[in-house]
Amino acid sequence: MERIKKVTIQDVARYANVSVGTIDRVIHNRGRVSPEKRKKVEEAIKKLNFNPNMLARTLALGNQFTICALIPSAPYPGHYWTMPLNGLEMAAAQFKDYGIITEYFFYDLFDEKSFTKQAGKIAELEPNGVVLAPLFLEESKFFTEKLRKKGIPYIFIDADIPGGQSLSYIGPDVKQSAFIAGRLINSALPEKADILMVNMVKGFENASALKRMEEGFGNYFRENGLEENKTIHTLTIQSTQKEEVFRELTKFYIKNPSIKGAFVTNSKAFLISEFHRHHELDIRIVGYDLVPDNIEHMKNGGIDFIISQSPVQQGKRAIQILFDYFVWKKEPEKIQHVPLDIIIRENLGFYVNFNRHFQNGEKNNQ
Amino acid sequence: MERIKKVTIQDVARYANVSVGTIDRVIHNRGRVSPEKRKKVEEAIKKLNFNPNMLARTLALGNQFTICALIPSAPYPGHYWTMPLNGLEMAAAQFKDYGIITEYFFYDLFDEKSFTKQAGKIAELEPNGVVLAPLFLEESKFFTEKLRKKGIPYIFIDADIPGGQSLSYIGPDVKQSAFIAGRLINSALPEKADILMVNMVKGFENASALKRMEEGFGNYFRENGLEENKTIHTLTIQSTQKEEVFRELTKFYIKNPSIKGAFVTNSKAFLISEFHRHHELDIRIVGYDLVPDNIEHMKNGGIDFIISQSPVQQGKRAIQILFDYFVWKKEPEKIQHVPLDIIIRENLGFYVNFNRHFQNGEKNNQ
DNA sequence: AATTTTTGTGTGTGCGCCCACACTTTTATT
DNA sequence: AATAAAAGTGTGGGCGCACACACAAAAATT
Repeated sequence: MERIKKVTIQDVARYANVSVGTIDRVIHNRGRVSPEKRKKVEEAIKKLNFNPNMLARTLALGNQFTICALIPSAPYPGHYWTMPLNGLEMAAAQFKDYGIITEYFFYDLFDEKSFTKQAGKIAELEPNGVVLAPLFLEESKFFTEKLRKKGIPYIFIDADIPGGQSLSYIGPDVKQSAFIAGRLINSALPEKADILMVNMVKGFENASALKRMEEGFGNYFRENGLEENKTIHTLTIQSTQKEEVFRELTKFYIKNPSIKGAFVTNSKAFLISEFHRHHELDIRIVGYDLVPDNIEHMKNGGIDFIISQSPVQQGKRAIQILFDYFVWKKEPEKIQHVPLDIIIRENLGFYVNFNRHFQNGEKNNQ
Repeated sequence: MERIKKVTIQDVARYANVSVGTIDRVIHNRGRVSPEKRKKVEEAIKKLNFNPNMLARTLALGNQFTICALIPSAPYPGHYWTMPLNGLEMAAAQFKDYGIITEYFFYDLFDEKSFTKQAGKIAELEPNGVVLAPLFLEESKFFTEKLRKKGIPYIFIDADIPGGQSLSYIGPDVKQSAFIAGRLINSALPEKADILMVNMVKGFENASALKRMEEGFGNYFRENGLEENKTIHTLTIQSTQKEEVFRELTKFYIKNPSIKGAFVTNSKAFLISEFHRHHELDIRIVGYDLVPDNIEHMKNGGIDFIISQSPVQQGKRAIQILFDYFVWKKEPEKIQHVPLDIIIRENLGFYVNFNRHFQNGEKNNQ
């Protein structure tokens, strides 16, 4: 196919009978150009449909933007937090040449102090932007306040702090996701059934999120007039350790043998599933996140539904937003809920495969 | 944050005590460099962790890659085919500066001749790559053969031609999607029910796909021992016109009043839903694609499940693959099935919203 | 031993853009 | 009217890389 001549700043200059310097001044309107020439240039730009080559611009400017990401470390391969990280890395690779430098800081999912420590490091570095998963409420508030004082924009992923003044929040609408969970578990249960909502928490990580989930989950049954037939029990376990969880579950199920469905509010549904299998309990499960253990239990039939909150997408999107913000000066939407994918055994394979392809597809660009 | 000095070819040259020309020769290994220096350079590259700035490279090379996309035109805003187009445009904008030039050719969804005509135009242009939706089997085969002779790689989106020697296929696994449809419709039906699978076709567009769908749909019921309770009827209507469809449906439903669920194999589920509503039939529906009419009918409760095959993603991915192929010389995976999103009323909003955000987010880069 | 050929190496120019600087012309100030 | 200040405009160097070319050194050919 014949070459298409790109219109350059030179072309515009020639067409408008001025020098490239003038064109430049018009483009970035930094004054020092007479009204007539300005008009001429603007016309030329429109006429020739000129738009600047961002590669050249970036190269010439040579400015850098550093982004620090503060997320939980993944204790083992395939852990949930490998996925947002993956998304971050993919996007980072994509934008590397544009001067985006991404640095990762990991904190212990169960250790507020590690969060604070890593946050401190970031504050010291004074990057151009921050992406963080604000799982510890107080610590995150403290951190973001510091960032605000320094004028550093930050993006929440995975969990939101309402009123947290972030540049944007990218993650699930937890209330709605619980609503969906209600819909799903209900579809798998008989007319009359008791349902358990299991929370496993260590510390005060996400109390408000849990509250919103309870609300959303309950709403489904309320709004559909199912309250009489479906009773919801809530069990909060202060641990994610198998032994501890099993102990609590045993205690609970002995007292409540009528449970027919369980909604697990974190990515540990496989633990509950394992318990059910072990004790030959026929209880439907809806849980979160496509982590290996959950995938395994879904294949075996122990978990019926998984709600996946596009974890890879979250990471990618966060970087993309900061890139747009830095390079194109584009204000992002404040809240960007990600798609909530409903995974069942039958479409499980696609998500797993596609994500794999996708990852291979976009990294290595270095 | 302190500036991070990028390592350039100059740095490597200095470190290895050679000129940039030599570095260049090593990088592109075009010979003319003594073994000792080569080793030195390679060491320096590794030591300094040098990797070339693609912006600069692209700028220097100034090479262009033209991609032609051949897809159906969208008869109205919001039509299914606006979505892959959207994806194509988004990716095209993203890679524009890298010398990727994308041109679009639209054909009439119901007119093989228009396909052939547009295909002919593309063949004449001799682009570097082609993205096509091969909805007309024979015509597509003819076209791709021509492309192969010219050595032009092509990618199928939305529909595959098995053995079609494409660089890659990006789209749904139709058999599996029908399997999922079986799963979904079954979950909404009582123990015993008759089910209708409705095909609407004009001509011979996708006969093999329909066959695979029938297979996949049936498989769900076979594999789960549901054959005794669920009878599947198939109705193929040679039109997508409302009047014609309604006439055929009337005829069918009078003969088969026991139908409780319908699987619509294209994006026209809203038509069936409209018929049901009009005649006050209580029949569950599972259909394809998040087109406005379907969304409307899902909101009203006429459609129960929509399977969405990531149409935007398909377009994006196609361009991305060709970009990787041209610029990074990366061989893509031959088959890349997209996620099959299961949409119900409760998560509908997210898909609609997120896609909107997403689109705004990545275009405008020009 | 003189020559051609091959191999090895460095230099310079350009891709499209930004920006600092030099220079000229106009306007404001005394 | 002479001088200072401001406004208007063009030129040149550089971002990091690829590639053509000039040239030197070594190897192969007479």
